Amino acid sequence: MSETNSAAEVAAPHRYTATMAADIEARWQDFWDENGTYEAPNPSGDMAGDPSVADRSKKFIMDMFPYPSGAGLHVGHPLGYIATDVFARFQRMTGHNVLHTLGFDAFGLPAEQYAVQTGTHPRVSTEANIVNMKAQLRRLGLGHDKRRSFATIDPEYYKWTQWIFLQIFNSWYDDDAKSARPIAELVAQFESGERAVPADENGTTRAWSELSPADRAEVLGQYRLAYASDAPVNWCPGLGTVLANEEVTADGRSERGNFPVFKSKLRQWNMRITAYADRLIDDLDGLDWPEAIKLQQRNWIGRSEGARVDFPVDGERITVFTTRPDTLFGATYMVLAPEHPLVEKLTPSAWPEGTHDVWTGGHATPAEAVAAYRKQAASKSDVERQAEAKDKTGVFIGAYATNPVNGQQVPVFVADYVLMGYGTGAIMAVPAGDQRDFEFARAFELPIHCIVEPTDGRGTDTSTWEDAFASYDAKIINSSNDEVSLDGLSVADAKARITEWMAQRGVGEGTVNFRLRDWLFSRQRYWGEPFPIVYDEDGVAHSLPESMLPLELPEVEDYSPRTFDPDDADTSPETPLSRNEDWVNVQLDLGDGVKSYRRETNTMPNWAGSCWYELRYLDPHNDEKLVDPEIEQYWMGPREGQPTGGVDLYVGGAEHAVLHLLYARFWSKVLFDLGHISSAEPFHKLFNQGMIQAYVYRDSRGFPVPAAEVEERDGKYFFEGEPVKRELGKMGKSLKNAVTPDEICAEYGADTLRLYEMAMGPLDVSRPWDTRAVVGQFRLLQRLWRNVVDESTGSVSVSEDAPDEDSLRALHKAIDGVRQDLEGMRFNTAIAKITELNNHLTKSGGAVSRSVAEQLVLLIAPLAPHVGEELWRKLGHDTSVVHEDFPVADPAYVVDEAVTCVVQIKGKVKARLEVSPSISDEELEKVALGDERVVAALDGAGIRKVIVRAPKLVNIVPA
RNA sequence: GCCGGGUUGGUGGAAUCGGUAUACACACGGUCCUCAAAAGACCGCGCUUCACGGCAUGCGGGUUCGAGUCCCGCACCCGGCACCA
Repeated sequence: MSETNSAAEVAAPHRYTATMAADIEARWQDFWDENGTYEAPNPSGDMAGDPSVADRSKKFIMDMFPYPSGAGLHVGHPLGYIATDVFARFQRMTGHNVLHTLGFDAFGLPAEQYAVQTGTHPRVSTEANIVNMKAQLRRLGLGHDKRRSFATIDPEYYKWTQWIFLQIFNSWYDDDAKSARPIAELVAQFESGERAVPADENGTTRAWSELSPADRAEVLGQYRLAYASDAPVNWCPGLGTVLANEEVTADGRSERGNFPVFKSKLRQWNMRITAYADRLIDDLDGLDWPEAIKLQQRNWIGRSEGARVDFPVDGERITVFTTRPDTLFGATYMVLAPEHPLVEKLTPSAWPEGTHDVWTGGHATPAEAVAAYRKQAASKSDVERQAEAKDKTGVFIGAYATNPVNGQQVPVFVADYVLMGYGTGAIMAVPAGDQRDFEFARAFELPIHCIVEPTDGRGTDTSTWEDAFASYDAKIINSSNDEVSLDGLSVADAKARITEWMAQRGVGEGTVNFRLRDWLFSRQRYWGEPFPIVYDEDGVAHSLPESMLPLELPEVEDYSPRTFDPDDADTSPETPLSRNEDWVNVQLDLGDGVKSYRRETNTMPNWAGSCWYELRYLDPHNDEKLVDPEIEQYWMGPREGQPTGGVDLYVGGAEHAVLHLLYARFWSKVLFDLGHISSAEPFHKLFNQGMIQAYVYRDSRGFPVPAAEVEERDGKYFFEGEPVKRELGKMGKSLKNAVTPDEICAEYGADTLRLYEMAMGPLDVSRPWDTRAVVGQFRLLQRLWRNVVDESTGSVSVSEDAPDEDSLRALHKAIDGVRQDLEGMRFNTAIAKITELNNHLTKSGGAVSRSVAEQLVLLIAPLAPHVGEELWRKLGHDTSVVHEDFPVADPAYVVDEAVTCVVQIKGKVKARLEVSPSISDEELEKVALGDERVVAALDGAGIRKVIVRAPKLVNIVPA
């Protein structure tokens, strides 16, 4: 304990000090735990409670749950937790049954890498970290229902993660019903012939009954919502695992670790999230989310409307996707992605007569040219491909396709500016209307046909153009054949007409294309949920029955991942679980006798556990069901104002915009379709809190120096006498600027920390931490304490007399404002209003009236719960303040007795008048025009106009 | 390049509907208490001017009786996407 406090204690033994705060806080935290103060009753089951509370309207208030990292918390981490806690407390005091708790997302790369670094088993280190983090969080006085907390690594929890995986594995998406359905219903359709069995690789079709079990599994794999497939995936040798697209940065590196990522063809598990692309976009409309996040999801899913068009070539056909079918008449060549499967089939043995030299790349035959180009393209990493994006490269494959709208022969190229992963991996090139096609056409001396009339005066002679004319706001020209003409039409009308024509002729159709890819769901890690999948001797995947769940992670000698030289693409992943032959090879009876099986040795990605955890908070001990339907309906069900249902408030960082938030929405929709839950959306309202930033001080070499030891002199900064540079950055150990909640709690107490974090500014904006400024909120609590408690005796000092008129007005204005601010999550201004009221009471001198003091304590209780409880108790109440009613303002006292009216001349304030709030416009105008300062300022000038907004404003416009 | 968000005192920020710009807090300066210091209490605090006043919400225009707020243009900062057909 610091000297300052001990000295102060002598002067005023009952002053609110850090020592006293520590004592009060520890006492109330124990009280809350012992009395289950924050336990929210369910309507039924093992957590059923007081029915009068369970009948209240519910509020489910949630944080994005943390990774229990070994580094512990700094003051930035609990910002959101404090905000949801304040909001939850306010909702509890306004008549709601509030579910508020916190679990731990403990599987995944960070936990495992920490475990690898420290040499201990991930479970041991993770559980120790959870214990540590729980202690740090408990110190903050968060009102969590602790019965509902869990970690994703608990076998009782991941049993249900595995169960959901099997639900997804054992279902398919029915495009007609726009819903997931059990896979057995698809099998029934194949058996009855209601649905045709798709043709195999060789194009032959057989009846379901003629297929072998392996063939059937292959067919079903094309439909299952979770499926294994051989496809190019993101392979990261540096991490030793494959990654989802969402985990790879724009420059082709891993989001974690920043290692290069390569495309490699591997058999991996995927989730068919693309089946839900439409619903994932459409349902955003009903959500109360920041528009920026909705936009990011829409962009990530990337819905584009356009058309598929077939270009015949040598008995085959190239199908392209285009968003601009209106420009088909301007298609002068085609491009296939280097990996496109038709490239080999279409490449002839020799160059056609008269092939342009620049098209051949100097090769003797098309096959040679194509092979060389493909090899060169494949060796490029994504990073190189990005860097060279400006230079258009490619090679002619020696074949011509027919443009279906005008019969023209157009050359077919391969070029890496067309990506196999988007659309059909093939494009029609319209150089007049697309900048990329324009650059390629110029490089390869291809014709450029003007099919949109330029509106910028450049004219229709494309040989003079410097770039493509890509406007949507122009008329189509030079676009007609014997049956259809687009000339003179707008882009939109031309699209509609040509799409209709193509559909009639059977050469193309309108379609919607998505940027979203299926979600790569397997990782080569130890520290994740094992897949509840085994393979029989034919390699057919079987799901384990529910009775065999959870499939627990085996204890292994070596759980560390096999990593490789980060730049070595010629490596392939090795799963830690595959090293354990005893576990991998099993004898099981899956319904047709005991047989030998091999277990799947991949594990699920760290996102799996966070895809459904909101549901487990509802019914955390249910061993029979994912969640009891009645309980789920109560907390998550759709209702007025929230037709899709979901969590009432979800607070977390914006970095999860397209990862966790997209995956969790997808799982919710599958579980909803299959009838397990009543809400198709997990999170109705989302709020992104800003970051707490911190100053980083760097020495002359650029290394961070300990921020706490930097001295400021005349706006310059020095460390050990040497000048250092200050910049604003993140808070963290490596930047030597971390401030822990523990040290702030020790110095001032948790209530001060809570108030400071909430008072710093609006919750959604980032702002710098300033330890020096924390004392301001400590002083607020000290003054509040002094307004209620005698510092020398410790007894309550409030007066039993009725409050004076002034204090009543100050109180009710504060109540009115604080209520609205807390409802709107404007915690900073709520604190300002409480401070104002408290300052008013301090300044008016004499004892504060009991009724005012009590309401003030109730106002601050959600923000500073320990002081709230302690003062409430001192004021003679024997109940917890947590469930008291939040004060309600009396409108009679919210209005001032007299208000200040400003008198402006041409918008400039010239005089202020004290007037009655009920003054009429006419009366006010008269008073204003008679005021001597106004008369003086007008200086005899006539009056042209007077605007009166009683009672606040008069504006005079002189002639 | 495209999309989204931002720029208010020395500092964090307030002004929710176009109507008193700078609430609340930090820092700073002063006074009281004290042998002294700390803590605490009280006062001051956008810039400029002796003062009357004038000027200030990134910059330049506009609409309006009146603009931090609405419109047009520009600069800078932060975030997202990016050869997506």
